[in-house]
Amino acid sequence: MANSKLYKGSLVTIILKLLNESDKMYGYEITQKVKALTKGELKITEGALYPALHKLEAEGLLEVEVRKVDNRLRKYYKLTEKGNKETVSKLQELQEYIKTMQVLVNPKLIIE
Amino acid sequence: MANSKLYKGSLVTIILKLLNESDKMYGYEITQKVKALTKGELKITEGALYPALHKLEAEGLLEVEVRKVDNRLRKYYKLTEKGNKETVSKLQELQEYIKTMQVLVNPKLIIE
DNA sequence: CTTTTATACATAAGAATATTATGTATATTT
DNA sequence: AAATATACATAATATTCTTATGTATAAAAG
Repeated sequence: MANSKLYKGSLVTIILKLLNESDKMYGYEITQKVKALTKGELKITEGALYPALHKLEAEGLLEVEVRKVDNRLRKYYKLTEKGNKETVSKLQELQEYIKTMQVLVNPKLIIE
Repeated sequence: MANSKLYKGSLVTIILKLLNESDKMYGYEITQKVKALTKGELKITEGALYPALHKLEAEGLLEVEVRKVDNRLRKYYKLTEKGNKETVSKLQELQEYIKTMQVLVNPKLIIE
């Protein structure tokens, strides 16, 4: 994913947020979007992405629609209602995480 | 560690930064310090902490000094020179991570 | 025109990190 | 006397990700 281990645990948050913006996306598109937005810093590997998408689908956060484009298969994912709620929750968790880490690594200034 | 999975991968950063401030600390002290600083939000479990400390020691980032205080064993850890360098590096990685995640979840504003 | 790269999915083996449970031992509080 | 706090430790399990591998089509490069 990146040179830093900190990204571990962030993949679901990233997937949900991107789908939240783009209505629907397919797996490969997500990898390219992340690479572009982070200017190559963050690369989502397929071995991490596809199992994550399958899990989110199984949990009812995503629904899938298979299409054939240019004679190639695409699986479009979009958020369910439950997925939308989970997105909000995950983004709040991210903000909490950042706040908490800043307190820990910079205890002299308290960010409010 | 916390309800959020985002903390996975952050433990080493937390340990190094706390040692960087406090000169030397023992394991139990670290758990209490983290609990206090985060007002109970983040609790370092022993099953995560002790193996992490042993690994950092094995890598030459920490050195240990065993003391008996009130008839109870304490293992004081402090950063080596290598540990100091690694601390700087880990803190930079954390700032990079936060920046990258903010780009991903908030792509409309670019933070510089 | 053949090989490489890009597009697009998928899974399996293994590594890394953390949780949960358990164990030992002493000191303090209830 | 029992429960909680202090202080260490490890083993089994869960989770998440990396690396490797596999299938298949389309486009670009040599």
